[in-house]
Amino acid sequence: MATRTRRAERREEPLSRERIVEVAVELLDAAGEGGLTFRALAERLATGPGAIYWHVANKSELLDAATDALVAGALEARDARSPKSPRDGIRAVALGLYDAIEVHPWLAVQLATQLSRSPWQPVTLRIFESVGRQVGALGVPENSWFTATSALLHYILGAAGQNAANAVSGRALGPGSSRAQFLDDASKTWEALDPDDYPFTRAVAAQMRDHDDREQFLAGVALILTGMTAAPPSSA
Amino acid sequence: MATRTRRAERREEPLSRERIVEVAVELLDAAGEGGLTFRALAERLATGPGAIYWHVANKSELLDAATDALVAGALEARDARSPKSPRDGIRAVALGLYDAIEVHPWLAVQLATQLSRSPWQPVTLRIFESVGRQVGALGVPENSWFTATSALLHYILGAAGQNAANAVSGRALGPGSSRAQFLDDASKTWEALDPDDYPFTRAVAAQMRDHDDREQFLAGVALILTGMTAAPPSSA
DNA sequence: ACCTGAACACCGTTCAAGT
DNA sequence: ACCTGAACACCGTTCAAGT
Repeated sequence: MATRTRRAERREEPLSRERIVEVAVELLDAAGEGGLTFRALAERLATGPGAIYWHVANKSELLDAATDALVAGALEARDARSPKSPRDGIRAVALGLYDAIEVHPWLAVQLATQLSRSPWQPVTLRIFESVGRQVGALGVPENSWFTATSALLHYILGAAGQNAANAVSGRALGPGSSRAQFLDDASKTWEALDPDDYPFTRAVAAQMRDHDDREQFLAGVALILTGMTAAPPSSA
Repeated sequence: MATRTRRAERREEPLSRERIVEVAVELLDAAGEGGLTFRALAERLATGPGAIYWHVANKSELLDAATDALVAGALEARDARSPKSPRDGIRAVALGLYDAIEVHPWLAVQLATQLSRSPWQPVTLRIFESVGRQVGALGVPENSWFTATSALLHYILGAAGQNAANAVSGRALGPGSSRAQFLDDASKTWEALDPDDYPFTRAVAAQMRDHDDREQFLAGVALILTGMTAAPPSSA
């Protein structure tokens, strides 16, 4: 409520698409997809709901724009540091997405939605390109570039989504050792499962208790890299 | 509008949770998540919206129940055929989920939502167990069971989601050769991308045009199996 | 115990009207 | 060209009332 700033520096920005996306991300971060509302958006932007439709076609497009902005940001931040090796490059891209999803958990579902709505939207393509360049530099035979890059892409998105959720669950339980507590509880739940129905899950309950999300995530990446660079087995 | 059947055989089933889930799946198949509405559900079940809440806590639980039912079905169908080898077993589970997502595309997003909401829901656990048993039988060192199974799980869900979407996109364009046409169009789009921004994507445009979704999906599974069974490289 | 259906609060989207 | 805000159609959910 400043009485009047010199030139209304940023109080009365004229409502741009960028500004709308920016506030949309804030709402999504605060309360997930349910938190993004044209009315809430309008209130924060000191305008009416209808005004937003001048800059954005509908909610779906707004969600896409928010996703695109964050993914582009995550990838650029990683591309900037020219990696020492292709392996490092892949790790960097993977961790960039991992971190982005950890900060903005709604991204995981949003990416899955875009992927399944129609594959190869701009966002997916951006990630595909970013991962693929490193795959190409890795010495993988050219005729398996597409397969290898796709496999990596799917793993990264899926695993980042779950591990990020893991991290959030742990955090939600409070500060300090709650993360360990969370894993311990989950592990005990696994050990209490029916031995006939869940023998395997019971067997790895301890591994799951002791795992670190980030390490686990990178171990998966390493596993796929191994598969890509090893000679494929006899029959596929 | 039959005037009166002998004993109201199945006309007037007393509205059970199973029946509700069954109709929910029909609605989801017909029009995606937007198609599932308590009012539409009530109409199809010849009752009021409130009645449904006697059997189901809310929409989210209903969605979970529908997902659980279909995943359980897909996994049981595969478990029944005792596989010749662990590799075959993994392929069978993977394809079972692939097919389920192809028939019910909304499953992909729903699984991602469950995964990211909190990991290790019943559905995830079921898949994890199913995949993990075969991983255990594969001769993978026990201390990497958790990592290996997680990697496979994430790949399967992510890739099945995208490839199934691919299949649906192709189908939506009409019968016959439209699938090839769809891939051809997409491939041309890739070739027309900016050479500076998308060198890799342009380079694999032809591979993407010629790929078969199902083969591609299985090639990814094979790649991860290779990575699991090969000795890991020096530094991970 | 189970069902009915009106009512509540809230949503995305539209659009005539303003500047 | 861009914004306003009431209005429309629709949604999930609740709940007093019925059987």
